[in-house]
Amino acid sequence: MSKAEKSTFYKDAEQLMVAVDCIIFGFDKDQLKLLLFKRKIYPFKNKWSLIGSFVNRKENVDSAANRVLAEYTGLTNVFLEELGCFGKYNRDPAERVVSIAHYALIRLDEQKLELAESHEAHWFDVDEIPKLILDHNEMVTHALEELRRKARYQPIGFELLPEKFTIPQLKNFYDSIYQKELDRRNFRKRILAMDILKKLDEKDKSTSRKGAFLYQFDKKKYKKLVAEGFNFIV
Amino acid sequence: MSKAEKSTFYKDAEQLMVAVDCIIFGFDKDQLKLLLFKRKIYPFKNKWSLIGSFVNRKENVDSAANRVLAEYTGLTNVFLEELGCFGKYNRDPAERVVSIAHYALIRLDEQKLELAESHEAHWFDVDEIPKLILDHNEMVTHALEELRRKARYQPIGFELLPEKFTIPQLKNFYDSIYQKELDRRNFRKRILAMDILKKLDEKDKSTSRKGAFLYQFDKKKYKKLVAEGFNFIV
DNA sequence: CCAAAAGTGTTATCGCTACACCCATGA
DNA sequence: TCATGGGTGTAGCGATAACACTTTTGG
Repeated sequence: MSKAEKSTFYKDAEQLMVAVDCIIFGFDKDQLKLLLFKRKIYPFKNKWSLIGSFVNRKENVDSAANRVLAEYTGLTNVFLEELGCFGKYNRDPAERVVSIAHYALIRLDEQKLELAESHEAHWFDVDEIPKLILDHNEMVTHALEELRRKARYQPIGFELLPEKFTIPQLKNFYDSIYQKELDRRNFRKRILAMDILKKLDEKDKSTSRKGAFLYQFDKKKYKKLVAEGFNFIV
Repeated sequence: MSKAEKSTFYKDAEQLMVAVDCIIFGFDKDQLKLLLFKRKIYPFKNKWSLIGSFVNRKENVDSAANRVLAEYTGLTNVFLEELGCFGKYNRDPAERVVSIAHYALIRLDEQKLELAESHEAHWFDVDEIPKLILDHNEMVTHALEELRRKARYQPIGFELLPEKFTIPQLKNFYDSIYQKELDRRNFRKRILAMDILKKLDEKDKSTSRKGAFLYQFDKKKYKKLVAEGFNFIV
């Protein structure tokens, strides 16, 4: 189909701009964090903002989200999912922009800090998010709710922790997500009962004299369980 | 901010078309159904399709979804939620169109049939969906998964059944959603234990000689329970 | 030797599942 | 009177929550 032909379809439809915005979560020392940066374009230049970009004509929406994520963190192949569409006609005073919000989970230790810094980015504790531009605070609120929901049914904790992690570390993550302290013993029992962790011979002694054994997430076993109809629930 | 000023922002961003498509569910006699119609515009004119529309510049995305729903069913104030963005750059061969899929739950008895018919619409059993245009079959698959997921945590059955319904009717809905037969006695116990149904003095005798008592969903009680942190689980 | 976190087992309770019988009624 | 779907109660089992003591080791 030639270009000339194409343009005859849908000719009464109005065109508008489509953007992606990314809520980027990280986890460090019992604390869930969010990556924000100072906007580089007008309006709202230099205000705190989520990272985002316009979607190009020849680019998938999810590709655009992956593109900005790579641009700001240097990471590819990270956990990145759609959060939802923010489509109020007047959400951006400058232009009509429909934004497809996405959220990402990344490992802080793998992130390229110099990239983030070159974009004037900063990691904020989730309970200390500043006022953001447009409807970005609303996006963050949605993303947090979705993260909590998701954490019940998928082992997303593993996306945020380092490759090797201890069970107390994992518990810290869930404690911070659910904003309450789970029972140590029951938590360990449940997690181990799922049989998706590989125990290593190493210990992490950074938080106690005794040290805690390191574990790795066993993706193969997890996928097998999911295929068999298994529900990860903490 | 004047129009002239506005156009100077984001001037390097490419514009594209944004559409909404609606997966409309109904329920009738133990059977989940879907409203489809014959597309009226080229390309794919006269092929089976979801209902949809382009989003206008001065219109919220969700307003557009509500607009088409009203246009095709005559209904307003129905359950309508976003399903997700379908944003592959080549999903429509005619033009670059990003579609925000929505799903709706409507009561078949309230629907204006003549409106649907004037649009050459037809109700299909969900297990007899024909081949649809573009990625619409994929949208339907997602919508069904979302419906099943949602049915666990929100009392959406009530959106699809008539105002007054019997418990066996409600059970039929869940049976058809989950594609297996729940236990009659346990189902009734669980539903009643939630204390969100008002028992009426009337009976529906259309399916048995004895007749089954009619109930109504008590939205106030339900909202109160949700506010107190209650999880509807069937 | 002691402080501080890691690791381990048992018991009681609750919720869910499975299951069988009676009821109301129109034909 | 009987066939058909509607309505009810209970016992057993499994999963979960609550809970206390031992282990390790650096300082």
